[in-house]
Amino acid sequence: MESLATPRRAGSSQRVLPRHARAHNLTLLLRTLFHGGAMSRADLARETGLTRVTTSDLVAHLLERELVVEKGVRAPSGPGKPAVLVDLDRHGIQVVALDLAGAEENVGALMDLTGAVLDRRIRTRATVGSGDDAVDEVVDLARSLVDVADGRVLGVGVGSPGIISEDGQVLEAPNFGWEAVPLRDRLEDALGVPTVVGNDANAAALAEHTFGQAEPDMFLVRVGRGVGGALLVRGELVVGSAQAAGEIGHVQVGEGDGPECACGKTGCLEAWLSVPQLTRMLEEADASHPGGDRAHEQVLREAGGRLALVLAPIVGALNLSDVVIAAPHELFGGTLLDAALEKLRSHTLSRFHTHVRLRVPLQSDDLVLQGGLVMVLSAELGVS
Amino acid sequence: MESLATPRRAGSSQRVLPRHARAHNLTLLLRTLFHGGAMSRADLARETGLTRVTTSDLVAHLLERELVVEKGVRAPSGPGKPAVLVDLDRHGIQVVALDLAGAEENVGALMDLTGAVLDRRIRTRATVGSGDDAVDEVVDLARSLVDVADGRVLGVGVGSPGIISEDGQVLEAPNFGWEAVPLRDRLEDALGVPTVVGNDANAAALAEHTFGQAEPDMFLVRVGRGVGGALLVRGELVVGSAQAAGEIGHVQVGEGDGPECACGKTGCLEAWLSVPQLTRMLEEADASHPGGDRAHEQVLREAGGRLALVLAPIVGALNLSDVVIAAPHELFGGTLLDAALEKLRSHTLSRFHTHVRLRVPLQSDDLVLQGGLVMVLSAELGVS
DNA sequence: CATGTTTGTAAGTATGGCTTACAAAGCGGC
DNA sequence: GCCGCTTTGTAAGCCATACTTACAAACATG
Repeated sequence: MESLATPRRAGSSQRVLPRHARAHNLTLLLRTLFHGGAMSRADLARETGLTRVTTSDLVAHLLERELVVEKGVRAPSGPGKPAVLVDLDRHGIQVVALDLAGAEENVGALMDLTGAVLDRRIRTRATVGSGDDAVDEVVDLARSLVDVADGRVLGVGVGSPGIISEDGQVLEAPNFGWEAVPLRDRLEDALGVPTVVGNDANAAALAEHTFGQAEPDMFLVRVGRGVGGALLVRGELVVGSAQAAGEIGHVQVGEGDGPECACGKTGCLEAWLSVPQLTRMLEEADASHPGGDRAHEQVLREAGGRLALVLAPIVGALNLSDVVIAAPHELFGGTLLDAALEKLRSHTLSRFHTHVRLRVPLQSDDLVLQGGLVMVLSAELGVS
Repeated sequence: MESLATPRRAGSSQRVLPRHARAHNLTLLLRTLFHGGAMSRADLARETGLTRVTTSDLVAHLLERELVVEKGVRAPSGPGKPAVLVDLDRHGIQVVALDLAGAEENVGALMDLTGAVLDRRIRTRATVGSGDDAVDEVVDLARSLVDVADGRVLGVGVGSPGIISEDGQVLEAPNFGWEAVPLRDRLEDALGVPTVVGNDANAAALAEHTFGQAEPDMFLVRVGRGVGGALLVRGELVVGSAQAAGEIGHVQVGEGDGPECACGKTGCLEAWLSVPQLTRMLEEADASHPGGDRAHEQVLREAGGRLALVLAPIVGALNLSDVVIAAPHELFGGTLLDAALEKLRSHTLSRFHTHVRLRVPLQSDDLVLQGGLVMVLSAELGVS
C-alpha cells in the first residue's frame, strides 16, 4: 500500500502538489483519531478545521483503505441526528516489532495499534554466527510473527543496537558483527512487508513519547550492557551528523578519572554506569563491607553523580524539562536516581531551568518493542 | 504585505489548503534564488521540480510583489532562445537589524539581502534608564534606520540578550530591567514594519548558518560579559522547554569547584570564561609572574579545558560535528581554543565522533546583526 | 406535532498545478 | 541564407482538491 506519511527521504526543499496536501490532510485525520479516539466525522471536521464535506470525503478514502472502521452510532445525548463513530481499526491493523538489543536473545512481538502484545516470541541467538546468519535469524523471527497475524500487518519495526542510517542500513553493530548491513531491505525483500529499522534507544524514546508521559523535548538514557541514549526535540528524533546522536556511553565524565572502559579510555560514562560494571562494583562494596549499607549506597551515589555530570550540560544546552532513564529500576530507581537528580538540579540551577524531571520508569522491558510499533505508525500512517 | 512564510504560530497539526501549497511553492522559489543566485524561469523549474508553466506563473506573482526582479538576458551560450534571468531584488529589498547585546551601546544597521551594511548607527545607552526608556531608545534607533532606507524595508530584526518568547516578548533581560516586555509589538506599532525579536546568541547562530560555513547541526557559544549559546538542529533553532535553550553560562563545570559566579554558585562556566573574568585572571597571572608566559598560558588552557568539559556531553549527545565560539579572537583563538579542542576530542573520542570542528571566527562583531537579517528573511520570505 | 439542531451528503465553484501546444529566438549544417 | 533543432516562455484547457451552498435524515423539546 502506498504510504500516507511523508516520504522517507524528505527533501525539505520539495514542491507541494495538491496530492501532497491531500496526503497531509489524510494523516491529519489519522493523527486526530489516534490521539482523540473514536469520533464522528463532524467531530473530526471541528478538530481539524476541515469542512464536514471534505472530512467525509477523506474518511471515505480511509474506510476504503481499511485503515478506519465505523463503530456504530453514538448514544444520542442531545438534539440532532446521532453521530456515526469512526475510528482507526485499532485491533485489525497489526504490527510486528522486534527488539534486537537483548544481551542474548532477540525478542519479537505481534502488536495491535494500542501497543497490546498479541503474541511474543523470544529466540536465543546462535552463538557467534556470522553477520549473515544473524540476519537470517532476525528474518525468521519476523516471518513467524507475520504469519501468525490475524489482521493486516501494517509493517515491521525493528529496534537494533548500533548505528543505523535513515534508509535502514545497520552501519555498525559490533555485537552482531554487522557492518553496513541493509537490514531493512533484507526484511522487506523476504517478507514483502514495509519495514523500518532504528536504533534501540531511539525506538525507546519514541515509545516513551507516544505511549508514556514524555515531554516533546526529552533525553532518554538507556543502560544495559552498555550505555546509550536518544534525544527528542519537538517530538522528533535528533539523528546527529553521523547518525550517532545520543551515543553518550563513551563520553568521559569530568576529568576522566575513574574505572577503565572496554573502549580503552578511562572514566567513560559506560565504565561508571553499565549494568555489569555497576553490579560488579556493588558486589565489591558488599564484599569489603559485609552488612554495611554505607559502601553500597556510596557506589550508587557516585554513579548517580557521574551521570548527572554528563547530563547537566545537555539539560542546560537544550533547556530540557524531562530526562528518562531506561534502566533496571531496582538498580537505578532509588539512591542512584536521588543522587543524580540532586546533583543535576544543583548544577543546572538558574532562573531558567526551574524544573527538570528525571525518572526511571518502573517497567521498561517493552519500550523497544513499542518503539518499533511507533516507527511503523510514523512511517506508514504519519501517526505518532 | 502578507507574509509568504509559514505562520508564526505553526501548529504542526494544521490542515493544508491549496493556498498553503502555493505559499510553500513561492517560498521554494525564493529559497532557490537565495542560494542559487540569478537564474531563468526554466532553471527554476528544473531546480524545484515544478513545471515551467507553473514556475512562470509563480514568478509573475513574485515580480508583482516586487520581491524578484528581471535582470536581462543571459549571454547565449548554446542553441535555444536566450534566457531571461530573474533574481531576488538583493539590493532593493532592505532590512533593519539591531544588536542589543553590546555592553554599553545598541548597534543598528540597514542591510540589504546580501548582508552588506548600508548604514550603521551606534547609540550609547542612557545610564540606568527605566525599562520603558530603554524600549524607546531601541525604537528611535530602529526608526532612524528605517527612515534612511532607499529601498523597501522588509522588516526589522532584533537580537537581544535575555529570554525571548516566540511572539517576540522579552520575558527576561536583567541588564535592561525588562520583564515580559512585548518588544516586537512595540516596534511594529511604532514603525509599521514587520518585526522579529530573538535572542542574540540564537541570532548569531542563524547568521553563522546562513552566511558562514556552519553545518546544519551546530552549537554556538557566545562569550562576552556573560556566556550564552544557541543550538541548531537540522538548520533550525532549538528553543527548549522554557525558551532558554543554549543558556549554558550557569551550568557548573565538573564537580563545581572554581571561581565564584555572580549568580551565587561556584564554578559556573561563566565564572571561568566570561571576558571580564578571563581578563581579570590573566591580569592576575601576569602580575604574579611578570614576563613569564607560563602562568598566562595556564589560565587559558584551564579555561579551554573547562569549556571542553561542558561541551563534551553536548557534542556527544547531539553527535555534533561543528561548534562555533563567538568570542574575541585574541582571547579565545589561540591557546584556549587548542586546549579546548584537544580535551573535547579526547573526551568524546569513539568510533562515532570522528570529526568535531571547533572554531573561533576571526570576526564575529556583526554576527548578531546578520542574525537579525536572517530572522526577517525567514519570517517574511521563508528564506534561510 | 411543529420546530430547531446536528449529521452526513450532493451539486456546483474556486484554486492551483498539470498537460498540451505553440510562438520567439537563438545555433548549426547544408 | 535557410531549414531544422533546441530552448525559453506563455496560452488554453484539464484535473485534483477543498470550499460553499443546499438539503435530507434523525433526533430532542416545547
